Amino acid sequence: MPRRPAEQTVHPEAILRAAASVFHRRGFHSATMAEIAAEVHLTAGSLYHHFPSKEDLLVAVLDAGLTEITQDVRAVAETELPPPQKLREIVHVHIRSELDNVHIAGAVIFEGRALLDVPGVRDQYIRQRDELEQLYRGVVEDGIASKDFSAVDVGIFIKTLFGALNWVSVWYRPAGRLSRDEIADEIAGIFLRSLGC
Amino acid sequence: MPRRPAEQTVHPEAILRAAASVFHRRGFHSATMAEIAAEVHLTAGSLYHHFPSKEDLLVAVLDAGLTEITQDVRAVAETELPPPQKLREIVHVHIRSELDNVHIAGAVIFEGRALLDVPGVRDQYIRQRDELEQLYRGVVEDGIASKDFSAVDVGIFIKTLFGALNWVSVWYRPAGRLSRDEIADEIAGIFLRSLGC
DNA sequence: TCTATAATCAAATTTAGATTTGATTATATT
DNA sequence: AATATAATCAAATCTAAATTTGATTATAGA
Repeated sequence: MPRRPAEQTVHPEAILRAAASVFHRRGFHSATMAEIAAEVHLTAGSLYHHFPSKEDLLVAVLDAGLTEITQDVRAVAETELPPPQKLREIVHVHIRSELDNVHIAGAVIFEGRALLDVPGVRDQYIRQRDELEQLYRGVVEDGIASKDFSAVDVGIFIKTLFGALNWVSVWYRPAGRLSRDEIADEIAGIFLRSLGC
Repeated sequence: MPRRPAEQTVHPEAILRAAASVFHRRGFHSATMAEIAAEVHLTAGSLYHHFPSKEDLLVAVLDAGLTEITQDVRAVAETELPPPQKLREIVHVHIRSELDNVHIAGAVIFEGRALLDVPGVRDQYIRQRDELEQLYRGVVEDGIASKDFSAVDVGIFIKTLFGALNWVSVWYRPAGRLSRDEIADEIAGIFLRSLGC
């Protein structure tokens, strides 16, 4: 009979972004439901109408962040670009995605650990994390196989690159000297040169 | 008249290490004084005999970690090695210091942010952080000036290197495929090649 | 041996904050 | 217009910890 979601006064997406922002700024454990609620002009209790718990909020943030960036990276990874251009372009979309949603990305990178003892969540998180890593690994291995890249220890190379990319979310300032794309280009250059390009 | 520190049953250093371990494993805010105390066979209340608060414990950990690594890096930075060898050696001592005290390093990297809103602490932390960054900056700039290194954007290069080095504390496992020094060598190689060496 | 103080503990105190509960208000469908 | 349900709120509950308090125990130095 008669009813229906009341034209979503507050979209879950907005709550998720607010949560990410507070998680990133304060850390998961010191973030309060009241702070998150305030960002979307709600009270703490009202959040429970949309998410069953604070933990579920973080799970949603992690999932959104990892899904988004993996999608973007995959789109490039699946093109036919030669390895050097492909790697450069992947770094670009990675950094763009990271900085477009810097709170979400920051939460994924720094607060994901907070749930590493919740079995179900942990596994899902690690699976998504690995999926992204595999995309990078594929590009680097292809490039080495095709002699576009000089041989390196792929495991260490990937982790080094991830560390560098993740760290951008820590130091990036919108008002900084360089644009996102200039930053991406510089970082891509560092790693491509180290691969002999 | 008669008294004296009762032959330090539990050394403050041991408490500091225990705190770092718990901070690293669980995060500052979800770490409990009881957990930290348990690691040194004390009760939560007893910790207050040695440190005035949980926050002070973190401050002590941050200070110890940053001081230690800065000292180690400075020792190499002040040698007369040519830039390429110097940078390689710095990466080695950095990673050695980081992995010798991985809990302390992890706390510095991931939990320092927890105190970023305590003014006095924040400034001290940032000052030490900058000091370390300056050591790196000096080496890279010297190398570029002497033409040992090709020209790069030094700011981005340093941040990229720091991100990579910090990230080692996340993925390193003592039982892993490579030793600390092999890892350091591989990472140093990546960045040196990107500088044209 | 004696005594002051350090080191410790168990238990009490406090507080912050997640979650629940029981209304109240707004609106989509009939 | 009528009504079921969504969305919200204010206030109550509950709980986990940080910190405090008031002993108790051990020991260095006299």
